[in-house]
Amino acid sequence: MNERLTADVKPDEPRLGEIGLQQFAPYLMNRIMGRYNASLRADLAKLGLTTPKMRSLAVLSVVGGIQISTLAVYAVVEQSTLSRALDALETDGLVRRAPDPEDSRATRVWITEEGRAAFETLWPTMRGNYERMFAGISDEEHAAFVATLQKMLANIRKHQF
Amino acid sequence: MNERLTADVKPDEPRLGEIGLQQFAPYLMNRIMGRYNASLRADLAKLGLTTPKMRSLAVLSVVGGIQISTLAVYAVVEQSTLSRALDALETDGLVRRAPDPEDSRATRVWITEEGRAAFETLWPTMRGNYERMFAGISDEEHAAFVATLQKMLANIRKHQF
DNA sequence: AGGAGATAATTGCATAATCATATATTTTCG
DNA sequence: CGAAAATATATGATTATGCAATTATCTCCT
Repeated sequence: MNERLTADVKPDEPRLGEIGLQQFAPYLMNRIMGRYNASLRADLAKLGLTTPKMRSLAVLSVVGGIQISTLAVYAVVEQSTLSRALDALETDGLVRRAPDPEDSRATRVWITEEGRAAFETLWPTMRGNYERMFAGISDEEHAAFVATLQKMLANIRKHQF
Repeated sequence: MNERLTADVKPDEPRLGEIGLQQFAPYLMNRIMGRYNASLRADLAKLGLTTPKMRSLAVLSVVGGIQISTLAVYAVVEQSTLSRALDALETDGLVRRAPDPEDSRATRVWITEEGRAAFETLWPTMRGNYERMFAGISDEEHAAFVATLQKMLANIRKHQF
């Protein structure tokens, strides 16, 4: 299949066909997260949530009072998408926005008690998927995996948080 | 912040706040892939491609003549989204569809030479992002990481989440 | 001090993705 | 066998998303 052009390619820059999809980490990660996220979406819909809304709640359940631009980075959501997600979350009373007293361009966001309750409802499903994902994987292996992920994030992130 | 309700939670089922976002693998994976995909999207746009189109080409560059439904799984794209992506790819001459001779419900897909060329154009960018992601990570660590990903994928396939 | 440029958030618009459904074919099994 | 269920793909309609532009404020630099 890929005998073609082989001579043109530098030996230290293998093509995808040579690596193989099953060895290519970004492919595997997209595939795993694609399924994880799709499976979550069904439960989210029941609660009237979308992926960006859920991610916002997840982040806000851990850190409160952050700026919207910071939340966009943590929650891995485009700022414009986040802006609209927060509109909806605020309408539903799950988050609260307030002007940043130290920077009048900015807005800070908090989760409300209601928002926290909504997220708690969701958490067992998230955790269940998480556990199935790591079934049969030892604590050591899991720890090593997470450590590698942290290095990778440090490598690619543009922001220092 | 999460002294609240702690007593209500079973000790073997930690809440997200207790794990911490930075330890929660799905969060890290989403964040890493979010950036990886966003960074790729800019280059894709220049070639008139979208993420689903690129993923289809990537898979088809490795395996040819598969059914559309199989491609949807490999490429991690909704079947309806894929159907339209293939329309566009076929119009641009990057893939070819033909009826499956063994099942007249099904259609099989191949990448064309032109499609392969388009993907080759993209590959250096993909590979560059990939290398940057794994900068400073040893071959052993990388191999262990991929091995864990493969286990995770197997888990997902088994449980379908 | 006071512009030039950077940053925060929102909004308009075009495109893309999703859900639900339709059509055609194949498989299953009473 | 033949009806019901399952499977493969396509399409219609709604919603979500990303990009670009907008407004407001802040920071930096000479």
